[in-house]
Amino acid sequence: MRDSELADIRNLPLFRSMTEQNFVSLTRAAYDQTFPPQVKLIEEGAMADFLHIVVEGSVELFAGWRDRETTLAVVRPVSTFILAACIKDAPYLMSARTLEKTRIILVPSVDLRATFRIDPEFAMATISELAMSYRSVVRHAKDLKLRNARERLAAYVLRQSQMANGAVGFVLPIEKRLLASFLGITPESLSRAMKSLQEVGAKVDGQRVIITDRKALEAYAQPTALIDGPEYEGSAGFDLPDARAEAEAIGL
Amino acid sequence: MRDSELADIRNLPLFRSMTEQNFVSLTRAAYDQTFPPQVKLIEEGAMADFLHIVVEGSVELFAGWRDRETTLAVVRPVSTFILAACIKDAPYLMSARTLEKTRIILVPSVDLRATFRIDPEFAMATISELAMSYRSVVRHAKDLKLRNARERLAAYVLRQSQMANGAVGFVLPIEKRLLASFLGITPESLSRAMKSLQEVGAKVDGQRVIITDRKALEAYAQPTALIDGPEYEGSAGFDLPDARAEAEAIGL
DNA sequence: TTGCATGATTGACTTATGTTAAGTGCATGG
DNA sequence: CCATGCACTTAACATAAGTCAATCATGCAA
Repeated sequence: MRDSELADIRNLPLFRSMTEQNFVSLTRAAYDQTFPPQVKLIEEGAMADFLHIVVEGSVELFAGWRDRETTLAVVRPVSTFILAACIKDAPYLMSARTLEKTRIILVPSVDLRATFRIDPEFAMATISELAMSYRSVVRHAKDLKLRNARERLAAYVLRQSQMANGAVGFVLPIEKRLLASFLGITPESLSRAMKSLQEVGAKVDGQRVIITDRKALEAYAQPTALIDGPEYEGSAGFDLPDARAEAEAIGL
Repeated sequence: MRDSELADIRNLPLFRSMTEQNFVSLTRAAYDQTFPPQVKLIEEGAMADFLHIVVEGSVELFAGWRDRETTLAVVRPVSTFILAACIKDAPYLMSARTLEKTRIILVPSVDLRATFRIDPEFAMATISELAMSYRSVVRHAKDLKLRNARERLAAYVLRQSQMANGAVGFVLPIEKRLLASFLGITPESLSRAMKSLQEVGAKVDGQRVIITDRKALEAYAQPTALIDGPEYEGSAGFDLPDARAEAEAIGL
């Protein structure tokens, strides 16, 4: 494992406060691996043998039932995922696949469980991480149950804008079919919802989103911290990655 | 606080393994209170000052947005709720109201946080509890995103039957409007969905549910552990309470 | 370059679910 | 006892979202 990666991992809220000794032994037990795009890393139902940490690339967390599939999150560097399954020593509830060439650190969950037994600071960090993840999924459930498709999309656009420091324009960080699946709708519905956003203050052109009337969009989406975040520290959060702000789009 | 209650609480997975001393000091800081039906215990957005433990009665956890409301869980004795908000010292994401006359133990979240810093066993139990809660909400999200209303209802019926030791008949443990809200639909839709279940092996008559053709119902609902549980230890799980099995209904 | 695969869009249509508005039945309290 | 309220049901209708199919755009490979 490279030093720069180690430093990045060490800096995650989950690992930041543990003793150096425990961090070293935990990461020594770990190994890293690089995967091509579209490789299934985890099959839901399998036993949770490893905590995963994305250090390069991106990973989709999804779940299936019968012939249906839904995206639950897209994870970007540097973040951990499927912590809860590792802790409970239980089957994964989600599958994971790489979206691009991706580098993953794998920490055996047995070492993980051993470590927070002996390192109180790590235990505290784990508690904090899990509480955050929990709240994140609760927000997702509220979003799904309280808003319709267009409202969810509008709120998503405002969230992305927020994360891009309030930028008026940004580029969608993921494919639209993934966004649709995350929002719980079909790509066709997303397409239509995007067009209809023009009536309430946002325009989508290809990958580019531009907020044409923030007041109107906010009046429509009624964003609230109790559904839309803010999301906290960079890990297993139940959300999609930040949009990169579009320099050109600012000031439109 | 009564001794029998203390014993019940002590027996919860969350408190079972901590030292007696810490348990005593934690519960000494706590107090209990009895509320009439339909009292709002928690307002979402408020700061999480207390961990709540239901020892008698029942509590609905719900959330609102604009003029809409949705039920996220119904909690029955003896269980804790809103642990995550207490840990993060953050605003509640859900509101809570009593459904009937209800007795609640309130543990100041500041004492809670102090305690798992000094009691590793309690920290471990908290980790386990949070991981379980997290998985529970993930299941709920999967249920919502992967199944339609009728499938969710069918799966719910099978889950309840399972919890009633595979009973063929049981009584709905909550009002239908609550069940509808939990399933993410209107009461009218639930009514129709219930009638239409007859075609796939279940009949609803008032509060009574009878599985007329389990094979058919299972073929339709396709229950899976990765969505439908089993739910684990009796706490903050994201589900509705067990149905009581109906003795008379068995064998129909 | 051409050809192909994949994602995105669009339109016509179907279906699921919500809405509105009566009703029914049951429980509760005067 | 009746009257009121509330949960639940039912029906007619409206709307949101899914489905299917065709088309377009884009990027990549031959």
